[in-house]
Amino acid sequence: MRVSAKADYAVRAAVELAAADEGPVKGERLAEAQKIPLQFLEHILLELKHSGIVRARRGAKGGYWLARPADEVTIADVVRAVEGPIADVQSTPPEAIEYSGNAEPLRDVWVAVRASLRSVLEVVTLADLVKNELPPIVDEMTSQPGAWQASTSTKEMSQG
Amino acid sequence: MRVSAKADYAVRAAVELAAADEGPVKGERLAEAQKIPLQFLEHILLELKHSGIVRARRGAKGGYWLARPADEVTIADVVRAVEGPIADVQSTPPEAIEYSGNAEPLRDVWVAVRASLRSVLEVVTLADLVKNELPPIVDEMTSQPGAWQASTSTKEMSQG
DNA sequence: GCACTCCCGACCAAGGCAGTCAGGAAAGTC
DNA sequence: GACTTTCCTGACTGCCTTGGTCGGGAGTGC
Repeated sequence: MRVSAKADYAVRAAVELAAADEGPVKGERLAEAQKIPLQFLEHILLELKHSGIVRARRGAKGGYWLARPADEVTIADVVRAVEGPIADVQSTPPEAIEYSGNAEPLRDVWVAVRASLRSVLEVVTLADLVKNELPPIVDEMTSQPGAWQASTSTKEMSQG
Repeated sequence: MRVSAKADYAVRAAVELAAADEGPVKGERLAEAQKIPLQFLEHILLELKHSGIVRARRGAKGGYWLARPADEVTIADVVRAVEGPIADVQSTPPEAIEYSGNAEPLRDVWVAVRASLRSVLEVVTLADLVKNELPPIVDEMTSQPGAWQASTSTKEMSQG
């Protein structure tokens, strides 16, 4: 349930590409702009290239650019490119798990968890980030009570 | 963004405890009921005990039971007990990250991601699972288009 | 005192995470 | 065609997590 450094870096680099108006951007510039170790970033950009999110050209005047318009690339696309499936349980997709007995309804919960993740990650595009105009769902979620608190525990309820 | 075996096991064991009517349940019975390696499960139950979710007694007639009523224990509680914070980015809580430049709005996205996870995990209780009556949000999410599909990609859109 | 059950630290193999290093291969420039 | 630039790629590393297993110790009930 954690976002890896790689995924974070990947999104940040992609946003930087989305913000670049024209022409290829060097890996070095991306690394500097977002304070990412260059050599690590190159591996990440390679993965993004392999999954068709960015393109690249070598040599002088070379660099990276988005393969698609920034408003057609979602955060989910970028995260999946470097991390694989968004929400797996025990390394298998939630709908494929077979529970028995009392745990049976649990599968629906994991599916709901994945769907809720997607409802955010598949809606926010790189263009949204560049414009700083996030979709309404983000505002809805971030304005929920406790959304900015580190840990919302139900323990206090019964203990207090 | 994956649910570990430990977290999965923990929830399943907790559900089994919630389903037990009276008296302590042996670790062995929990392990059998949910097909979990006993020795591994014991470690998990110990963690659940340390975070105040279950209680235990040793010896004959010993076993584990829930410290609180099943309708006051959420899945989030159980997952946090064994996995720590629900949604961290680079091992730090999303609201604590400082982005610069174009990536700045990204923080709100991660906060929204966490909030969306919480909106499911903090609402479903062990009692809900035992009764097989999940809160409305779960139905809403699982009935969303593509919720049961392995990967909902926006790539096909532009490629097709 | 004896069986039962939880408690808990030590250990282990495999793999992931977050990089670094070294070199090769295309693309442009002169 | 040499030379620089920049991406491309595999190999390697150190550390940590995951998913367990093993063995013994300690409290509980009869």
